[in-house]
Amino acid sequence: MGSRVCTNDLCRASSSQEWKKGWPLRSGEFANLCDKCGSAYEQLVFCDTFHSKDTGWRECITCGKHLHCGCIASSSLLELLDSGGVKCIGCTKSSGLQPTSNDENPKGLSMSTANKNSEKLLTSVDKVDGDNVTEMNQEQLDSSEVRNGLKALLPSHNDDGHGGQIKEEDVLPPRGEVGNMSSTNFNQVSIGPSDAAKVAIYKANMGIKDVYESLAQTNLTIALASPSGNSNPFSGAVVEERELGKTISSFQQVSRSHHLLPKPPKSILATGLETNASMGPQMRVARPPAEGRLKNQLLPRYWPRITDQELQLISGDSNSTVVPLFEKVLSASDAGRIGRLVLPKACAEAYFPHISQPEGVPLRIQDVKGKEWVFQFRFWPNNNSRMYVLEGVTPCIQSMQLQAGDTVTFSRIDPEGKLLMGFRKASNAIAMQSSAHLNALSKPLNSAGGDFSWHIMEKHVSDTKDGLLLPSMLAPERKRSRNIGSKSKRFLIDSQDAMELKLTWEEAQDMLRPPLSEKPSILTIEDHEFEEYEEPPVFAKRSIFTARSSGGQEQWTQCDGCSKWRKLPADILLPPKWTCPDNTWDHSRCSCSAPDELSPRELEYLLKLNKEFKKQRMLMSHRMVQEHDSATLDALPNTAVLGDNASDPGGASVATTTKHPRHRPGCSCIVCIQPPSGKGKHKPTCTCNVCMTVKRRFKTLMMRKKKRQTEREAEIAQRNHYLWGSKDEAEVDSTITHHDPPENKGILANELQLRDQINNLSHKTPEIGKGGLDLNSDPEHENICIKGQPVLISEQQESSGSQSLPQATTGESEGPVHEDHCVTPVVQEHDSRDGDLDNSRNDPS
DNA sequence: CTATTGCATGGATTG
DNA sequence: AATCCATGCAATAGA
Repeated sequence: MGSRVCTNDLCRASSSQEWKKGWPLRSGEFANLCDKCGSAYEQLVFCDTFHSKDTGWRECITCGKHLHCGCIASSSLLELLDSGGVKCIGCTKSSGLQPTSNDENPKGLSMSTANKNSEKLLTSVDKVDGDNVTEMNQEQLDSSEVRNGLKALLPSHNDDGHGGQIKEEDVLPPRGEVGNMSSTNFNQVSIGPSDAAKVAIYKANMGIKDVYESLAQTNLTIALASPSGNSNPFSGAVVEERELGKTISSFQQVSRSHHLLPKPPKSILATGLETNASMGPQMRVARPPAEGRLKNQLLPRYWPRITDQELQLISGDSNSTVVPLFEKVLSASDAGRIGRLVLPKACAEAYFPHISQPEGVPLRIQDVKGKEWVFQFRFWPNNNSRMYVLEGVTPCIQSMQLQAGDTVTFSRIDPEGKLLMGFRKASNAIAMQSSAHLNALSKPLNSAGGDFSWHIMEKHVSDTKDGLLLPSMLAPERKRSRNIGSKSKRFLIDSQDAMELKLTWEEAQDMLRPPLSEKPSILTIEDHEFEEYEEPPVFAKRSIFTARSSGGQEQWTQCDGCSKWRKLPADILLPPKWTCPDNTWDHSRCSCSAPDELSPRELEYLLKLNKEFKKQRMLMSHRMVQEHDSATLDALPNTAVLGDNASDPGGASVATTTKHPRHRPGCSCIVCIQPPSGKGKHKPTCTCNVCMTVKRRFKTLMMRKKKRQTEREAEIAQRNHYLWGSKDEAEVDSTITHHDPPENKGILANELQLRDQINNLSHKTPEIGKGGLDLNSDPEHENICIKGQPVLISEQQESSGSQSLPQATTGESEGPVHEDHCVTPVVQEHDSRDGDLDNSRNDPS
């Protein structure tokens, strides 16, 4: 044991005091006990700088005081980490500065796995002698488990002349990427090198399987040597030095520079923390590349975001190690027919062979299916610089069915050094946040894996199954970006965001209300009357509309102060912020102290129904979009080939290029340039390939459409209605209705009425609405059917004459809480804030 | 006429 | 300000 000083004011045990392991503080973490006073000190995060003394930060469990790091004079330079533990600010800073020396040291050790070519490791502990590893760490290293892990990770660790020393190689990534770290990385790496016990804690907390034990140990090993005292999840990132031995990870530099940042943006940090807390094993994370290039820093956007599982799948059971190198989101140019994939300069220079001639060299790259492609790796002189491209990628891109926005990943299989190309479809992207949330809810299955090369067991790449090779299929994925503009990155948005935005817009239509105290002027344009307001529409607070047997309608909304649900008249417009005192309609509940009108169960049911409704609505919306697409596509053959017999003249006028599969705006192919009217080069009788294809496709679409319609009818016919009771109204049943194409209305109405009658007789099936069916509901709004008296509730309380269909919440057995009450969630919701009610927005359905 | 190639341009990003 | 890189486009090659 090294010298330690008990900071217990009443103790002051000298450094000679023997310290012993105490009891677990948390799962798997042991306190150190002072022999003299018995004080227990929780080992927290060590600061970055290790000295010959055990100078890690500790916090006294009893008094909360912190032992200060030996490298600084005062514990005032202590930063409490949100994720727990403390960080020595001073050390962090010094650590951030120190590594420069290593940059110049080609012998700097890099983290590696089985890469024979690589010198071994580790992270950002100061350059120290063997003894310089803190005693605590040494102690940790002494454990066979840790040692084994270390050995496994660094087979030649002791043979490289470093005698087990841990050399520094700062691999701190930008903090901004914290949120992209996998839980594993974050948890096991970020906890810092200082704390072996924490690994156990996190392992326990994160539910890491035993199967990952060794990897966890590996991480531990990394952690032991990685910069400590830093919550940065990348601190354990592995940097594998290139074979040339001349390069130091550029990421070190990246990380260093960022490391010096006083503090990450809160949001980012929060993301990281959130990630830390909740991310599952397959969180798509940005891994600082395993290798770097001197002086050049690889932008985090190119960091490979590959999950451990994916890596494992890629490498199979082979003894090979898959080293994720980088990835790139395909631009339109990349995915276009030109067949040139622009490579990020830094990546190209770091990971691909050095080329001195613009012609470059052929490069063999194996795809995830095991197929080997040969691309021309070359560059163009550009602005006194170079622009690297991979030429001839079209076949490969096509075989992977990639398009702009998708991502190609490049990895290397060591020790063979073979390049591996993977891909990830943008369509599979899932928002990080969502994933994190999901993972927070689901049991985390952690895979180990840090930012280092993954050592994997026997199997060959080519053995992996295609499906499994789709990285994005495997795990919740980090958000991918895609270009929605032609060029400007300013318009880069996440596909998920795009979806969300779209949905939000759609939902916004329900949320927007005419401005209060505003009377519209009526404007007539082409015989259509429009209400024109001087003021922009306003957002209303979200509410859920219900109806009761009496025929009255009401809306339920939640107080922004106390979160209690209050019943309000249906016809009022709520401000975005609404609290109980605003409840002028019910004086008994105009205070937050008034009890909730809904029992938890009622509320739960209401929300559930509402959620269901939103889901259905989303589904309908998607179907409508699909049908619109179909109609649009239909329009082409309808007009161009089959003449003007198209049933939907309106929809037939927009055969846009974007609707054509695999073609993009601007595409000049014969199909895409064809005028929407169909009066282009092709006559209705034309039998060229294009026209035949279009005809065939049209047929298929029509068949699908018909099938869908049939299915929907069948599905709807099977739906049940839910009843929901109210406290103050007896024997009221309602059912959610929802919208469906008019052609279904009659049939379904009959079916449902019949069903309702049957259910009325039974009085035992609360999930089935007894009420009649509203045939006059606005498809854009939710309807409520009240027993025997369909009631429509829409935003404007109008009967638009449009069709509606009973909305079946699935036949779950949850009956009404009160049979004498009938409220049904309505389509309408105002306010897009998050919460349960919003969950369905992201529902894939 | 179309496809390919090589370079130039300029918006985006970074330091 | 420097650099990157997505894309446009002219020149060239090929069908």
